Amino acid sequence: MAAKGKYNTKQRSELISYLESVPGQHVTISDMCDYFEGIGSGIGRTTIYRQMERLVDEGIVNKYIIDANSPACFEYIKKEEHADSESDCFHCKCEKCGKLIHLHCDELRMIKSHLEKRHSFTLDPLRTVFYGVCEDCR
Amino acid sequence: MAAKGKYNTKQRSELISYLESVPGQHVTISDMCDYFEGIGSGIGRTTIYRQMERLVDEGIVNKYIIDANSPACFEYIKKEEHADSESDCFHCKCEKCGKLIHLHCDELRMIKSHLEKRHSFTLDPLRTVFYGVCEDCR
DNA sequence: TTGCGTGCAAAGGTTTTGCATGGCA
DNA sequence: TGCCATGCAAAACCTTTGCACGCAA
Repeated sequence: MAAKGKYNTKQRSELISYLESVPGQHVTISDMCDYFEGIGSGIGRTTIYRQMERLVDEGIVNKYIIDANSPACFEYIKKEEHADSESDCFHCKCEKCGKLIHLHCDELRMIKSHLEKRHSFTLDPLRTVFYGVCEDCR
Repeated sequence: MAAKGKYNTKQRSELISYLESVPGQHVTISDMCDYFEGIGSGIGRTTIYRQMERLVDEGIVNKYIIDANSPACFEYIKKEEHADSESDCFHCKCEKCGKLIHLHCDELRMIKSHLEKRHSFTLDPLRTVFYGVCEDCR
């Protein structure tokens, strides 16, 4: 498929397995490093960065940029969801506690098509974050 | 007003003046450093960072994060827009040309009440920016 | 065997912090 | 005068790059 990724290394397999095991969750590069270190099977940080770049290109994971100074988050995309693609995950960030909430919601998905049709604006859910105050903090 | 910002220093005034003079444009910290260095009135980088943080808190400027590895962009918010703010105005930012689009739309306003009712999340429309690609750029 | 993948070390760039000095009120 | 703001230097942070070695095909 991808021109870059020709080999299927042990590290790549382990990374994909791990991501598949935490569906719908956001993980950072450091999370992955810690995990693999924890189970004794250390994978180099550089390798994780490079594999993540490949996996994003291949559409296997999504990359989310929440804030300039927080590390990027990655999320495995289930195979069934490849169809609707793009990503139907929306993010809410609490301004008080910093908590990140990810929503999978049909009604929110309609925002995208509304912006598309009425305002000729193609929304990028990977970059868009709703800021506000979460349940616990108000 | 704000608890932090009590003093009105020369640097703060100059920063606000500069931002007012480039409405609708997005400028980085380095842009500002270069500008003030260019006109002989150097302002410390640290000061700019700290004043920008204050101005964002005060709702006088918006902060945009286009990409994790590019510097953050700031944009002055016109005073007329302060008035409606809160509930009426939504912002769309084009990732390609950087254009900022202001929308006044009932349907988008429903997002706020939806998030409130269904997800117990109080949206802050002033801080929230929809990222995507505008009409002209696709 | 070929050449991509790996991982260490180091660099790159943005942003934050410590601390002494300077300036607003 | 009392604090806050400033700014230099240095640190912290995430991410990328160089390069030699190792491994998949």
